Amino acid sequence: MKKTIVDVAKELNLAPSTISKIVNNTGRISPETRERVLKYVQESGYVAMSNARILSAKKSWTIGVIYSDISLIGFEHPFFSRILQSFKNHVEQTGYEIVLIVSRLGNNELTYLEWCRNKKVDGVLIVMGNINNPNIIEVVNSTIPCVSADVVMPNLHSIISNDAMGIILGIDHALKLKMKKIIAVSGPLTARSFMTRMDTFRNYMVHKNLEYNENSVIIADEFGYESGYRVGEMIANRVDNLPEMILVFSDVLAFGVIRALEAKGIRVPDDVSVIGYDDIDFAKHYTPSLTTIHQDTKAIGSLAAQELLAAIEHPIEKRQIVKYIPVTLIERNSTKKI
Amino acid sequence: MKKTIVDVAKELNLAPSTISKIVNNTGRISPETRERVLKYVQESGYVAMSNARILSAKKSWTIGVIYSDISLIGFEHPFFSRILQSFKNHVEQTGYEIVLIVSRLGNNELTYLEWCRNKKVDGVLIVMGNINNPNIIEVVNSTIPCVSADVVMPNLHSIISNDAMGIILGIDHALKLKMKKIIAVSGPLTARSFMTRMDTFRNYMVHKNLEYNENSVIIADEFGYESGYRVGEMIANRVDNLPEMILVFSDVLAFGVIRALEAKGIRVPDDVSVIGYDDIDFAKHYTPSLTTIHQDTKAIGSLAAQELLAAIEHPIEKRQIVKYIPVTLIERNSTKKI
DNA sequence: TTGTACGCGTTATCAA
DNA sequence: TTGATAACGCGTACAA
Repeated sequence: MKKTIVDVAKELNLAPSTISKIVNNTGRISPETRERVLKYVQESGYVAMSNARILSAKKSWTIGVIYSDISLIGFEHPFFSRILQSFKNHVEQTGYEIVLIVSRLGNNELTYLEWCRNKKVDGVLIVMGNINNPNIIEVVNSTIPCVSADVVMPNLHSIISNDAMGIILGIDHALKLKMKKIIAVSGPLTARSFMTRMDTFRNYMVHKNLEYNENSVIIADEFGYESGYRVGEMIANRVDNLPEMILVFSDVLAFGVIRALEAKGIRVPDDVSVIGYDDIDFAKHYTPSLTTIHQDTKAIGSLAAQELLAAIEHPIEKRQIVKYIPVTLIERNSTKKI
Repeated sequence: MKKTIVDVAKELNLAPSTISKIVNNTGRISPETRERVLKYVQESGYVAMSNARILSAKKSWTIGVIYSDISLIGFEHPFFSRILQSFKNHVEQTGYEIVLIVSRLGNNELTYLEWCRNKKVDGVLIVMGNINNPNIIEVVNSTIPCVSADVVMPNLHSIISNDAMGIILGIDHALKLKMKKIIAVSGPLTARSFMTRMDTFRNYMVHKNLEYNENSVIIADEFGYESGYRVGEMIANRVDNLPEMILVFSDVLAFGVIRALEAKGIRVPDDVSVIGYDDIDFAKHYTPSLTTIHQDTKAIGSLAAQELLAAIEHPIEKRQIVKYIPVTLIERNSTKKI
């Protein structure tokens, strides 16, 4: 049978409160009893029952994670699941535990904030959230410390991948290869990251005095391979005006683009070079292996963890803070060699 | 400020226990008060604080998930994360919530079972567990209802993909294509599924009077693409005795095998056909797109959920039960057409 | 049908 | 330095 704090107290001829103080390192206790208790606790393997603990104290040692609005997809997302994993590893080091925030509790529909208060979560990590979701906005503007990865909105402290840097690396790489006819392929602009990449692309192209017009960017209508394929066909049809370099804002789209080009007899990288974005596992196994922008999911997750933990310890006034994590260009075989 | 059950009781001039009975549908209550209370609860959005609830009752409406021994990998696994997602969707319908079981609580190291008891989880789902992990064995043999996906061990109720069926489908497909020289490529035999596929392959080959000898199976030393590539090179070297069909027990290995064959000038599917296993996202985008055995992760997850929920409601004596989920063969372009 | 009283296991406050 | 006592919020016998 499980020992309670009362059992432990009895067996040591002490009061429960004394045990509690020692276990939680609070209050003044004589070194002797402290040691005696600690030793006993160690041996008997006593651990406070967390529900009782949470009920009585304020803290739950728990961090809520808003992972996805569309709960039907989720864990398998190559980018976000990595961030989450890294975040998890980091916070667990410090004794916290993560729980997935959902919008129901038993048979009740709750807002995210209600759920958080009900569970007394100490902080919230937001990944893959729609910034217009009132549920999320409510949490962000509450008193609960929040940090996000990849989501930027008012009053929110965010850790994001440096999207501008990725695009600049891409264009610079093209320039290094003496290419000047560069176009971009973006996913749907509902995602902030695609917006940023678009903007940077335009600005940097202009900045570098490269040709930029309405044909310089193509926006895919979806995120998947097939959508990329359709874009690739469009590009292939510009027979008299093929680009030398295509910057595609996601690897999966890039895969589609490449296949479509090849289907039309345009060789990659001989006729045109392609750079992807994300460096998903498969990028290195594609044919041709994909030159791409690698995002440092591990750093994003662990910095998010650090910052959230800090905010929990020392609550600060909420305001928008954005920290950028550098990306790197991984050169493979979808781009010409120098 | 958050309302408690006492607040609600006061405002309705009733006793807290009355409210509790109504909310939890227990005890006899007059229709009038029931309705009155329900209405008020609805409007005020009262929801019992879960920690207090769990502390007081036995149930936590929570299902623990043992997801991985190596916590450093995890969410992104294409096969298991899908099962988990499906499981999660299913149990959430019925008011349960999933939590990831870890082996620490605050600053204490706990066994899985201790953790479960501490949190009062109502049941446990095991995915990706090492069957020799004493931690897991302890949970399985405890009084807590358990169900596993893809893990088989004594006293455990398991839902698994029908591995034998996958192999039989593969061999039958080869036969349909009039191929008789069939070999198999397996991943490391540390995984039960690979073992089963191996055994089935041998038995069914013999059963069909097909040639089976020490060259009929090659076991890759790892799970990844590179490992598959090495196996592919080995196969390619058997110039005078190439197989007509290669059954590879994982898509990722198959990708490697195919590339290695091609590198040696052996064309797929013209010279040799390849069937993969798993039907991961990328299988359809590979070149050539991969004929493969599709595992029904959704069915596995949701059946696991059903069975676990049932076991929680009506605890049954623990014994080994294994239920199989059918697989299907998806025909693509890595195999000859008929 | 409703209400009273106690227990769940812990922490915090205050007194000794 | 230690202990008694009262919350924390809820469920549940049992009494009314």
